[in-house]
Amino acid sequence: METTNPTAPNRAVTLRDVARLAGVSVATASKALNGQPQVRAETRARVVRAAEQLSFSPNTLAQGLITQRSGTVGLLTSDLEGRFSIPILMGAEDAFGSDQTSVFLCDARGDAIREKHHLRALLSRRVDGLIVVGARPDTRPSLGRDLPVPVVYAYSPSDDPADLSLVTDNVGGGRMAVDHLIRCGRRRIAHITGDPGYGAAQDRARGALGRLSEENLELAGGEVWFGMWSEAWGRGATRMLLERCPDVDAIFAGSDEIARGVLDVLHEERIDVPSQVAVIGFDNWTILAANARPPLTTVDLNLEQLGRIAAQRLSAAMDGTPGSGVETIPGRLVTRESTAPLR
Amino acid sequence: METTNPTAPNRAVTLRDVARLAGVSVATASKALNGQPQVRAETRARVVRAAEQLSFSPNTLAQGLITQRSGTVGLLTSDLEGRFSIPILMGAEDAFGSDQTSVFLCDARGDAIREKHHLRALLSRRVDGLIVVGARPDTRPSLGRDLPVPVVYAYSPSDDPADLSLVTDNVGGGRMAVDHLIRCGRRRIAHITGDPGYGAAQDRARGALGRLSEENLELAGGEVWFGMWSEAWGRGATRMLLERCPDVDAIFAGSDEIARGVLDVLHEERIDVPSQVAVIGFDNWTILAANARPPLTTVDLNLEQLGRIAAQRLSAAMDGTPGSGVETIPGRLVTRESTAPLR
DNA sequence: CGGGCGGCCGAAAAGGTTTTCAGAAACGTA
DNA sequence: TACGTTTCTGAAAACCTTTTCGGCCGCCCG
Repeated sequence: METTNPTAPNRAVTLRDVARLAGVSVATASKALNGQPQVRAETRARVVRAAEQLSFSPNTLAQGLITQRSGTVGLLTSDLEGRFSIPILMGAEDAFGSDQTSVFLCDARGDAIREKHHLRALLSRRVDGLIVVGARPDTRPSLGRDLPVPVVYAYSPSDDPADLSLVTDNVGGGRMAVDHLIRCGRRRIAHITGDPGYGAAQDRARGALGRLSEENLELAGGEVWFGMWSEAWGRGATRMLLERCPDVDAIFAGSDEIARGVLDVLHEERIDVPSQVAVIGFDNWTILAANARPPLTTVDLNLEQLGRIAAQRLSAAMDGTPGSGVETIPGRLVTRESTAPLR
Repeated sequence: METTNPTAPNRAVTLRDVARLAGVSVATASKALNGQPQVRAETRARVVRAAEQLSFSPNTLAQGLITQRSGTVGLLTSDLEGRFSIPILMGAEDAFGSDQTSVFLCDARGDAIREKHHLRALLSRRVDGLIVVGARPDTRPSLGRDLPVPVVYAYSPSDDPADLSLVTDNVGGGRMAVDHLIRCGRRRIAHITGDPGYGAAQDRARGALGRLSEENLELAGGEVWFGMWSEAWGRGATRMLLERCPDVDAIFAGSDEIARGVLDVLHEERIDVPSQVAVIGFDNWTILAANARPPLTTVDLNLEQLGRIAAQRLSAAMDGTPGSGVETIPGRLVTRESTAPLR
């Protein structure tokens, strides 16, 4: 059975075809379809009907050529594998998806040459704006000031303060984690985290220490346990910690992976979570956090929201209201069962 | 300090500017830059130099308008969150990224209406082709036969056999897993897997049973343990399994999540992996598999390669060689430490 | 020396749309 | 009736590039 699909313009049908069918000129057809006022209602209706009948959809390339606006933006990510770029990308795609702009996805694989290549291609396609999503929350080189379109940096801030960058709040996240543990009545709080070469590790630790000192508390175990972003390190560090400081009553892990290792060892040692020791993670990597035993309280950096805001800021810049500097997006606490008030 | 608004500078430099600087006509400039033969070497050099000097990049919209090829493809995914669409998307982006086509990313969030909306937008942008990436390996409705551009379905096959679909090999993967266990000398093999409502669960089980019957082996535990795609189910099922069938020497888990639960209980029960019981997972979800204790042998469905092949097939179709039917992409075994020969 | 030919270049059309501006039609006013 | 005004429509330019085709020039051959 032949059904003509109304959403499928079969052969490129142009405005000229619509105009001919409606018995008007292309100029009038254009105005009718775009809601311009200088066209009689009756005429407009005729044009609209013709357009529907032919299932006309305007050639965006031609529109872009004349309006000098392609209605597209480029999403330049340096690391699609990285789990951090994906939610940001989702948020951005989501924020644009609703209105009439489409998104070009480019993955530079962390390679500066490839990035230049993609940048060139995107400019050649006359994108109206760019979002640059980094793989690590550390500073990255700016694309430069003389680009013909506005740029927003997400996750990795640009090294040029004249650019607009959006970053996660690692300091605030660390503070938030410790604050939660304190509110649960914990006083002997340890911090096990990842590679000290990551700014994120340093920032989270800084936030944690800041909140502790407000309460005149010291870190249980005497210091921050830097190491690696892995379960194995979480296990090893926990064993050492328990030896040095057996009366610890809360552990703030610098990532959910590390937290999984922590939980694992506590389980082995028959130390109950959360009644004896509370554990809090970081990142809210659902697959790890929600499936942990017990499910893991953790800090969510709101990456998706970061992506959405990046899209909004870019839209504003494209409309002539550019921003600059570094904007920090707050995180939020996700409470599960690995933390609870004492007693 | 006041800096000039970064959105203000570079007015788009056109071919006309290049031509003027080189002292030729736009026609000649075009031919010179595109390697057309009817232009003297000296003239060509002059044009190229001018283009570089102005850092000219051709307006792709105008090119697309005249060549009737936009040099873009649409990537229509139904579920960006899902971990399966991401690698496919990466592979596709990668395969295109090298040459001169750019990729529009659209996430329909599993909503048919949004999908129609995006489809319309993409066609309006005159994409040269479409890749539709599903969220589940089950059949999905075709976009229809009367689209003006070729389409390739990835992961979720289309319900129209005239379309070209690429899918993962779940049957082969199940067979591969069991084959590996048999080669390790295991004879009492159990299978714990996820939701029986998923075709993937059924297919993997079918492959496993097929390989077992070739060896005249029965499934340890007597049946396939269907349940949920979670660690908790992996734990629960393993406990029941050990009770009913204490002499099991290998467990094939239907996903890495489930495998993590399996490992967890075996560890609790002081049953050594792999010397006493071998464990194999499925999906090669690195964060789970590589960090397990011991690191998990698992089946990788080669999703990234699936994406790459989808891109290749689409390119072929755009060049006039369309395909149809369902093409199955084989998986591969990733050997880690949770399996080993007996003795 | 004239005609033919090959090499090189430019004018112009085409692609599909938006926008400006002039003109036509209808209507009201003097 | 003549004229101004309002309302609507269409011709044409513009956006930027590619491609076709005709023209110019110098050269070779007869």
